[in-house]
Amino acid sequence: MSIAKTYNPADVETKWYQRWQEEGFFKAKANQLKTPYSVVIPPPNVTGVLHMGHMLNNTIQDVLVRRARMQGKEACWVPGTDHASIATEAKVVALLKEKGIEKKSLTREQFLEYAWEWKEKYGGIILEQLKKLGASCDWDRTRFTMEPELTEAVLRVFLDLHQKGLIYRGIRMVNWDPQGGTAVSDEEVIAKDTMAKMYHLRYEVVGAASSQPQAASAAAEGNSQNESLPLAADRLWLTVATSRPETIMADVAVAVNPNDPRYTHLHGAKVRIPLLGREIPVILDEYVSIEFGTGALKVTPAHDLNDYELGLKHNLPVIDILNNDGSLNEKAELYVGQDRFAARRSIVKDLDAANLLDKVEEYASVLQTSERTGAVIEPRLSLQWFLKMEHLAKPALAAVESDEIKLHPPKFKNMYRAWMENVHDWCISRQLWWGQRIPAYYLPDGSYVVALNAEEALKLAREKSSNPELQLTDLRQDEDVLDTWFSSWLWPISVFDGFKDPDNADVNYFYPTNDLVTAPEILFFWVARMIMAGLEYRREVPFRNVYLTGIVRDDQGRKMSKQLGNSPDPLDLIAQYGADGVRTGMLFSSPAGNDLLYDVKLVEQGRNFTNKLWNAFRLTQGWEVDASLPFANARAVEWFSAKLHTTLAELDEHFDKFRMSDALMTIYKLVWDDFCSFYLEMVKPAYQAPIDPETLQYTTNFLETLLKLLHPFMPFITEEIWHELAERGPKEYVCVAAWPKAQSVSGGVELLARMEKALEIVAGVRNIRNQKGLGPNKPLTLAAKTDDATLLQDYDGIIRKLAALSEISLVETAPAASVSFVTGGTEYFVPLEGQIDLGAEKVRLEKELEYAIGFRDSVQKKLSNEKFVLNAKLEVLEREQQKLADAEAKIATLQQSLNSL
RNA sequence: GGGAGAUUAGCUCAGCUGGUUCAGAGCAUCUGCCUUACAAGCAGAGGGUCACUGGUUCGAACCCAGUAUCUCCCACCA
Repeated sequence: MSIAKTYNPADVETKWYQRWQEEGFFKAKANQLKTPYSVVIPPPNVTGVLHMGHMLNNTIQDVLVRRARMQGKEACWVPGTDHASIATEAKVVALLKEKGIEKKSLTREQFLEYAWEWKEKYGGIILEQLKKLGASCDWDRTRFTMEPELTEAVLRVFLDLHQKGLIYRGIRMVNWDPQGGTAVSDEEVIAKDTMAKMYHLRYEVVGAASSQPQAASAAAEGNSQNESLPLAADRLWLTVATSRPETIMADVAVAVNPNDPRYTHLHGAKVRIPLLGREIPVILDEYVSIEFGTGALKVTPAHDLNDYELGLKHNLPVIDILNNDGSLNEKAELYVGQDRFAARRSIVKDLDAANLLDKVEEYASVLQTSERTGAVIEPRLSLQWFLKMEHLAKPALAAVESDEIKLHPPKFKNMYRAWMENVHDWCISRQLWWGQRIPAYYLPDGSYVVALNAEEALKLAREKSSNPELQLTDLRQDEDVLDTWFSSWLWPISVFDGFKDPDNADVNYFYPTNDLVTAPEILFFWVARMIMAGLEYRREVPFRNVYLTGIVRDDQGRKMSKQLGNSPDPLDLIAQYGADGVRTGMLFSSPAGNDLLYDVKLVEQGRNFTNKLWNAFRLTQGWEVDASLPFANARAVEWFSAKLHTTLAELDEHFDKFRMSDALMTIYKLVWDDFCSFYLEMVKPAYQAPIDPETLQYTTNFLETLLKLLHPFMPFITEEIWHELAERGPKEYVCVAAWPKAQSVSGGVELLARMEKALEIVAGVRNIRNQKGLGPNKPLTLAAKTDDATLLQDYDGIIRKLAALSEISLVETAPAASVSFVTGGTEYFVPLEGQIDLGAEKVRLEKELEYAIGFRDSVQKKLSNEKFVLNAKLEVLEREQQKLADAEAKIATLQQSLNSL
């Protein structure tokens, strides 16, 4: 039989994924005999394609799920996709545009037809890609947030919250995305620091309460520039600073602080809006800050939240001068039809020409932009649907505060708390078509009813209006759809049909889920709201642990993005390095919450690791067994067994604390260093020599255990080797093999310590070989001056084999012409007659001696410090005394060696 | 503007409630090896005043205060 020298992933990955599916290993169902373990996937956008972030996120989920499955739990990983209302609609609009079709020219039904067609064609590609990664989802459970059942769940929840009085409809200041043509929630707004311009505009004062010249000069003092400008001397002006001059047409007042001495003469006055000439009152409010700008604030209730509140307080009208797309409407009177930014340029020019622009200043400001479209957000008064959050937030905060839900890493707890404590009502309506339409139906009189469907609505409407003649055609359904997150916040319940059938076996068994793996960006959008929904609808948190991944960045620390083109194609990577290599590569350096600086070297390292494992397997396959041979490797076997079980305990601890990178690294070192570099080298028979049956059996068992430990990280190669290693029955896959349990090995600690000593001797000899330029196989002998002869006896075979020694002997004094090294208080000699430079050797020893003396002195000093002896714990004291004794011994041997040279 | 976290070898990170390591790991680097499992490899080595300044303590990377730099979150001063 010949086995390829390098592991070839392409050959085996498709095969095993298919077999696992055929065997139904990923399928989960309520089973009272087993402990449930469930995870719901953060549903990717239905039209999305796999990117590096998904790779990281889903690898982590798969590791958790596969391990749970091996632990004998009923592991259930529910996959699915999100309809991603605004993102998908934007894509469909863009696609139609390419075809020359404008969204405006379509009816709602026509548009949705296109959208569904597109979803059917391209939707779910991402799920197929996840299979390439090895994701062990229960594909029979695949859900889509806009499928009929989940839509029904959304509508039921809407009805319920509305009935509870938590959902209301009202005119509020919302974040308007002019490009998307919809309102968005507070969380969908991103603040960007920018340099903005502050325009100082002149408003002419009319009807001032007191138009005494003194008052005029007082105002002039406040605005020194007025003096130098050729303004009509008989008129009084008020300068107002604004960053948005195009909104002056929507002004309804100018506000000043009543305590501002510069403006007392204007109390009760009116001013004229520049260019427009409309008169508006000067109002007084302490909200206006005296220091900022000119101390005079234009009040534009339709386009600024603060102004809106001022307007309410002072009973001012609202003039909305913007269209949905951000252009000015006829109420503006000027610049009608121009985009807000074009209008700004126009008005600045015109104001300047009219000498109404006092000055323009640069200042640092924040720009609110839309997360989705990037457009500058317009605060806008509009009629929307809202969900009151206070009632939902309280228990959701408590659940995290009490650690009923643990966030990993815990630093996110602070973030979560801050958000929850300041949460605003959630604007849940969107002026889009792709999504769940708000189930509110308007009666001819303008009132509305909320119902699951039109028929129900009609019934309610007839009752409400006491008009039994009312027809379906008299009702008009709300045009808006719900925010995407209004469906995804129900995900952990709705995927188990927990709304349709709240007491079904599935939801009772799998809910609450165990772990959630997601990105910190959506902690508020999604995680927080799922906790709210879970508590509101099942009185139970939706999950116990939230593992927050980092962002995948390139080697320069930039976020990976399509625009930058700095993201490798995950499928190419898998094709090139194998899914196992990519998975381990991504997990090598990504502790929870830390960004992953992606470097192809990581994936190479992962690939190399698969190859290392492959070759360990190859080695064992090449061995011939001679049944008559006695067991020759008891020492090696007992040691590796002890090592394995100690490591197993460490591993479980890492997993339990969600330290995935540490868990992987622990196995990596166990396999590479302990198993390959040491164990296999110890038991490996000489070239073409046979192996004894017992050693082979142990070795195979060890390898099987390692395969199990590796399986969650590297599912494909482990399954392949697992089946190559032995004949397996129909259900005997490593995929469902029992996760090894850590056992305490009697005397294990001592076994490990003794082997460590033996290996130090090996390293000492190898080091001499390197230093002296001797080949790895040149026969050498070793002489030891030791009291612990049993160590050398017990490990004689191992030391000789690994250090390539022909003989180890005990001596009283240093043999002539030998190089020495000291380890564990014992001195070892490698006789190298005629091959060493005695002078250099002497210098080396003297240097070592000097260091040892310095070390001894420092320990002595510590021990002669009364305060230390008085205060230090007994163990610490003993440790120091031991150090002193060791140092003394080392000094003595070094001196003897020097003498013998 | 408010808050949180970080600063340990060239890089990415461990280092639990101060005392077996005042320093670990992987990668990278250097040296020597194609030693029939693996050059995607083997053996060995070098490399850090634990950001800075003070303080507490017999003793601090670890506790306290301040300084600097970075990252993230939140925020309605035009």
